[in-house]
Amino acid sequence: MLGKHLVAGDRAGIIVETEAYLGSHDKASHARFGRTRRNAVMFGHGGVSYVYLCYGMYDLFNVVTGRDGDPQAVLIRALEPVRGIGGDVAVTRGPGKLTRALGITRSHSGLDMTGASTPVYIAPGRRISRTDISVGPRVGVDYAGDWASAPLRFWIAGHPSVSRGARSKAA
DNA sequence: GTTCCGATGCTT
DNA sequence: AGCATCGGAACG
Repeated sequence: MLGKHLVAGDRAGIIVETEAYLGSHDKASHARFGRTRRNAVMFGHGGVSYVYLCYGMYDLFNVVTGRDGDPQAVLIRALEPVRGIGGDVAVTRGPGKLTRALGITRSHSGLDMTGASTPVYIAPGRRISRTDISVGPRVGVDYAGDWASAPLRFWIAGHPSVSRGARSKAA
């Protein structure tokens, strides 16, 4: 998903940092306790948004990626500003900040990301070469035991919009 | 540069 | 009680 556009109405950014959450066996995933009211959309088909409230203050945006019944998702952690949010890279650096910048909230959970008919969706973008992608451990999942150090965070190497937490844990 | 802390509310 | 965060304060 790196390099693609995340579009919300007249605002858009290019995805420059992501994290993968692999399924019920992933001890860092919201799906680790099975299906609940909050994570229900993770158990549906891929290409659908999953937005939830984090730490009581921030709406975090994910795209479900698994098949029906396999709760995989990708968290979007940072964007490069493209349209409607000014040129300040700090505004979309971090998963809680980028949703604020684009006006994405929990009301945008469960939407189809694969077309352009929903208020929020993913659109094609720039092609990112494999050699331009860095990999490291996910941020903020120290509770997850062995899974805390799994190399499941991906970002465009050296990009100025990559989040702060990510930079300090580069692999 | 680093670490620590409070805000704030939903989930288990 | 814990949490897929953030900005600011304190410190080195």
